[in-house]
Formats: sequence, C-alpha cells, structure tokens
Amino acid sequence: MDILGIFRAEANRRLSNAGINGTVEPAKEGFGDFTFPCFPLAKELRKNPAAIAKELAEKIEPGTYFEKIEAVGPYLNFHISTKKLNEMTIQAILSRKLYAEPVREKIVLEHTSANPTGPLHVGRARNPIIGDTMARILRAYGHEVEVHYFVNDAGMQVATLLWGIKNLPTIQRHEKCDHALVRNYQTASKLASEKHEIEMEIRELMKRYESGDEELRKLAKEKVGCVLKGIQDSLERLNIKIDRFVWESELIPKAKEIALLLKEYVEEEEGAYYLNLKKMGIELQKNKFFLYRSDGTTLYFLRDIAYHMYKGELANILIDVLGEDHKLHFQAIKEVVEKLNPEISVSPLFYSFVRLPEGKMSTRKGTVVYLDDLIDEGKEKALEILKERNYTEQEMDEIAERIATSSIRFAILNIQEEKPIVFRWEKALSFEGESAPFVIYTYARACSILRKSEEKTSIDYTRLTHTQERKLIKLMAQYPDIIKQAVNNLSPYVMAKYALALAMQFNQFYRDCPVLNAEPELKNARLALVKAFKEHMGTILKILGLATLEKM
RNA sequence: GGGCGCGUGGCCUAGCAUGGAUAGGGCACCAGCCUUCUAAGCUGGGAGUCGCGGGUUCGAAUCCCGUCGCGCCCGCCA
Repeated sequence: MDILGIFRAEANRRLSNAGINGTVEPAKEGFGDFTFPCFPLAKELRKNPAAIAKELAEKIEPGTYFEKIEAVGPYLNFHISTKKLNEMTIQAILSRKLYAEPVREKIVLEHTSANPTGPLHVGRARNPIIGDTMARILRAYGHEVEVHYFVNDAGMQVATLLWGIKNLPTIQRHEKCDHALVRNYQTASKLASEKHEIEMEIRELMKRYESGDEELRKLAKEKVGCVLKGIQDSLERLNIKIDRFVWESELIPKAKEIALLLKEYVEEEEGAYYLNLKKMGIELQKNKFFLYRSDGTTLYFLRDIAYHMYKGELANILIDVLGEDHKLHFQAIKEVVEKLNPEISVSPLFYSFVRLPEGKMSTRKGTVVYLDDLIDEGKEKALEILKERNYTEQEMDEIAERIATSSIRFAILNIQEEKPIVFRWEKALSFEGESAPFVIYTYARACSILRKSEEKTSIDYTRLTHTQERKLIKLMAQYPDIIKQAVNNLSPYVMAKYALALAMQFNQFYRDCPVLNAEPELKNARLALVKAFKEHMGTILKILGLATLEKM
C-alpha cells in the first residue's frame, strides 16, 4: 500500500478539479508535503506566478486529506493531514501492508562469479554485496529471484591453477583451500608469463581438460570445488547465499550447439573463429568476438552466451552484476542473447572498481586485501568495544562478527555503484557516523524501549503531533517510493541512504520525545510509533543484509 | 586515438533520470551534552567559484556543446 501515493493522487485530483493541467511534486522540507510550482502557468495565463498560487489557494478546499493548502510565493503547498497520515502509516506497518507489492516476475540474478583461483579480495567484494542486496530488494518488492554464481572452471586461469597444483608443492597451513591454493596459482601465473614452454603446457592442459580428460576433470572438480567452498564460506559470513552454482565446463556442449546456430555470422581467422556482430546487424565499439581458439577450445564469450541462454530457460528477466571492465562484453552478450531469444531481457548492474591507495588489486600479482582478513580485523575492533559491556564470551563473539560483516556491507552499499572506491581500512570498518552500527543502533534503542513497556491496544493517533514524530512517520510512509526507485534503477545504494535517513530521524525523535515517561495516552501512541519503527527498520536492515541486533 | 563512466568544503559522500524556494550528510577539527527510554548517540561552530569555459531558460550542481583530469574497455584473458 502506497500511502503517500494516495495523498498525492488526492492533491492531483484537487488541481484537476480547479481546472489545472499539472501534477504536484514532493515539497522541500518546511514547505508542506507536496508542492505545485506555478512558474509554467505564468506564461500561459500572463499573470505572475505568486498571484496564480494565491488564487488557487483560495479556490481549492483541503477536505479531510489535507490540513491546509496555501500559497507561499509562487508555490502552492499542500500539507497532509497529520492524523490521517499517522494512523494509516502506523497501521499499515504493523499489519505489514506497507510491503510486498504483488509483482512476482521470475528473475535470475547473477553475481560474484569470481574465478575460483583464490580467496575473495575486497575489490571483488563489491560484487556480492551489491548483488545480494539487489536480490533482497527485488524479493521484497515481490519478485521471485534465483541467485546464480557462474563458476569459471573452463578458462585459462583454471588451467593455470591446475598446472600449479600438479607441478608445485602446496603448502597447506591451517587455512581454507582458497588461501592455500592461491599461492600455487600465483606462482604458476608468474612462471607462465616468464617461460613460454610453461605457458604451452598450460594451454595443453586446457585442451585436455576441455576434451574431457578424466584425470583432469577429477582434479578440477576436487580442487576448484575446494576453492569455491572457501569463497562460499566467505560469502556466508557476509550473509550471502547463492541459490545455484552453474559450472562453465558443463555448458561446453551447449556452447558448441549455439555456435552452430550462429554459424552464418561466424568467420575464420588463422584457424580461430569469431562472431561478426556487424553481420548480425549489431554495431558496437568492437564487432569481432572470438568464439573458438585455433586449437579448437571454446572462449568465454561463447560460453557466456550459452550460460545466458540457459538462464533464459529459467526466467525471462536476467540481471548481471558486473564490474565496469565487462561493459563491452556485456553489450555484446545482451545483443546476441536477445536476438537469439527475444523473450529474454538482460540488464546489467555495473559497479566501479575498488582500488587500494597504491593502485589496482590483482590476485595474480598478490596485491590484495583478502575479504576474510578484513572481516577478522573488523571483528577484533568490535570486540574491543564490546569488552567494556556486559556480555558472555559467546554473545560477544556473535555480535562482533555481525557488526564487522554488517559494517563492511554498509560501507560498500553507501556509495553509488558507479563511483570508484579507494579502499581504506578505517573507512571500511568505521563504526560511527554513516555506518552499519549507527543504523543498527537505532534499532537496538527502539527494542530497548519496547522491552521496558507493555503492549497496549487502544491508540489515539491524534496525540502524535510533535514535529519529530510526524517527520519519522512520513519518512516511513515513503518506503514504497524508495523501493520502487531501487528496483527501477537497479540500485541498492538507494536503500542504504534510506536506512541512514530513518536512523537519523529516529535519533531526533528519541532526543525530543520521551516515550516511557510521557503521560499515559501519549505514551501509548508513542509506543505504537516505536513499535512501527522497530518493525520497519527491521525490514530495511534485512533488505540490506545487515544484522538486526536487539542489544548492542 | 575511439567508446563508456566518474569529477561537489582538508578527506569521503547525497542531490543530476523528471531544472525551481537556504547545495544535504559523514570523517577530521573546535566548543558543549550521560543521577531521565543504550553516548556505536545528540547539540553548536568554522570550512563550498558544485573540475573549467560557453549555451538554453524567468531559473542550471541538474539539460546541451566544448575542454581538462582520473578510471575502465578496445585480447585466440575472463
């Protein structure tokens, strides 16, 4: 239920009844709830806009939906009835009617798909955090979402990893596979770039692997699987769950079928084959996309088309969360896939890279900060703070882990996806200001108030007249607009900003409006508001994948 | 060279799609607030030519053109 939408429609109806062809806009703070700027009418009516606003204000009746409709300079400002807004919003939240529109489209959302050659580093971490949050937003909006991870076990870097495992000693300390085996990968990769014959050996492995060599398949399944398990464990710490892992090697037969389907657009160059997009009527920056190497093995572009066609069998709407380096690749994939199956629509959610102050992160070069290390560091920091409070050892550990992972999630989500991030430890693990603990803290404060009170049944919503109460309620009523915006723009950060706004406003309310010490009628009404806030903030925290801590 | 993205106080960031009423936050800094619902909080303060130059408009951080800086891509890597 879109409560503000109801009021907006009422305002527009009044304008139209007054013979005005136009609609209201949200007003700036201090100028009511909606506004109608009269500038555009000025030309038409040959009157000054302020005079027009004044006339309209006299003509239009506020009715029960509005407290007043007044002219302020050239603007016609609409003030929503506080009583009606309070009652509708709080009741909607408490009966959970503010949420879940009945949309229910099936969507496959792919995120992360990091090469299984080593642990996730913080550069990569932007992908799963954005992707997972986007999936949560889509679900909250009412869609049915299946989250995918495309496991690249068929590319050159996996052949490099396998070569490293076969030819180099694996030094297994007390650590996960991803951390242990990445050293083999790094060394192998270094050797390959230095010695041509090693590169040739890796290419040979690649060929054997793709042609279905039993020994290699077994080795890959085991080792890549183990690295992947390490990645999956890191994701789980961040509260991220993948619904389906799709292994690239298993799509090779399908990829070859698709190549045949496209054969009239395929051309040969020195034994290798590429797709000529121009021939398909597609004009991009680059039109030559290679499908097969000259040794007959498939390339990522072809396999990715096959994967998207496969996803298209599961759902018509596909969303890919991708780094900015994939823009051209994605454009080509989208064009080809949508041409092959016009039922499918593929949309990207691009994000910019996370860099270190010294420059780019690279697993191959080892210039990385691993996600696991970042989480551990954050946990230590949280424990420092928690030591001064009364918690059992186990509680402390649990809360610290959730504070650390929530903070990392929020630090990523609080920046517009297409802006570059320079990674700084202190920023990623900040516990104050615009941070996860700040947001979660308001939730815990609300919980604390509710713990110390009893449930009341009859509530007089007219008692909530304080400006902070009204602001908080209106902000909550804005939720349907916010989630719609996040969905339409495929932009999780919209939701992070909303969480911050809610938290800040609750703190204002908390400061100015005592709840437990208020006189009985007011206390009951405020308790209902706090309850609604707790429910609402809880919903938002879950959408962001953050911890909902009742105590902290 | 071409394509795409980003450029807002010392640092980070919102607003740009749908142009409007004092450019909103955070960090850091300075001064305050815990015998009253959790101080991971709150209040106040200083600090801004919205990269630069044109244009459109009654009005531009927002739209258009140009320009500079940074990032990414332009591979028989993914």
